[in-house]
Amino acid sequence: MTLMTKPIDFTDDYLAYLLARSSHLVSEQFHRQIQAQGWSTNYWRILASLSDVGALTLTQLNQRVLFKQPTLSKLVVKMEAEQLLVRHKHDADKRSVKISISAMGRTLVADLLAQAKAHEAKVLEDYSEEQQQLLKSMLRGLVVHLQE
Amino acid sequence: MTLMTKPIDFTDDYLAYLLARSSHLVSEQFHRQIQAQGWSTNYWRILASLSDVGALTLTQLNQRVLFKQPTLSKLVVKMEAEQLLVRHKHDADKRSVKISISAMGRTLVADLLAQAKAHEAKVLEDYSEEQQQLLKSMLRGLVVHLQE
DNA sequence: AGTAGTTGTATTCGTTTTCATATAAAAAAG
DNA sequence: CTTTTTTATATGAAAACGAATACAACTACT
Repeated sequence: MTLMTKPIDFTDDYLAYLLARSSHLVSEQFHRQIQAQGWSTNYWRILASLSDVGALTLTQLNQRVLFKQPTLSKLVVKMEAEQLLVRHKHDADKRSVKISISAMGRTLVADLLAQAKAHEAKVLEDYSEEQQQLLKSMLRGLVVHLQE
Repeated sequence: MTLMTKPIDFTDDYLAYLLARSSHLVSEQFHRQIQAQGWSTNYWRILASLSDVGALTLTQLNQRVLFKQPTLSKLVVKMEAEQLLVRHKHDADKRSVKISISAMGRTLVADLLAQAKAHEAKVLEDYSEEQQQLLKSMLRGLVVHLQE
């Protein structure tokens, strides 16, 4: 199992495409797995993002889930009705809405997180621990770099 | 400029998220740039994919652009009407449609390709040549690995 | 304070996307 | 050869999306 390969044509040497393609390939199977259980991938992204933290404003959450603002705005209202999360007024700024995961949401996401980890382990099973860490580390570096 | 970073929470150590996030960040500016010129990112992806090769069937093209089949099917009809590409019957298999870029499409994509390269250079300007190659090489390896 | 500009979220409405399915052709099975 | 199954693309109805905008609250000036 080698990490090294050579480019062939434009797309093979174009970072944006390599990222889009690998992202797509990594996520696609897992998304099908989630959908087979009746959950949308948007729900998964939102809940996973909320599971890490206390409470986020809509804008903050949106920076994590990478949707368009109107999309998230609607989803979050829907998910509150389904008791997967809670929307509360932000005391300091009356415009903004703070969002936090609910108990029910936490139960669901715990299950999905376990599945996600299992899926990732399978995806990376042929990579050594060092290779896995190098890959992830480089991507984290890229993200940090691009956010300034 | 270092490539190495440490994970903090789940998403920071989850490959699918790191890929989605970095992909999003890398593409977002460039997509805005394209849209400012009146072109959709879908057109860009399709034309860039076709520019590399002679002719592809719809299915083959779809594997590159990562859309859903009905989406590409409709886009391609529209783009043929706009003379950006040509759809021809595949002789060997009468079900399939071969798609190739037109002269007008080639003119447009040449311009966009140049912009894409310039944008990528800017994104990676703080990385050494070795780091750039390592990053791309690892992503190519991942893509190959995931496609079996 | 009063005004102008900015920011955070919601909503509307036209467009795009997609699920499900249809159709037609090729391949496999019988 | 039929018949069945699989594969390639198209299409239509329904859902999702997103650009533009509205609105309300905050910030910065004067």
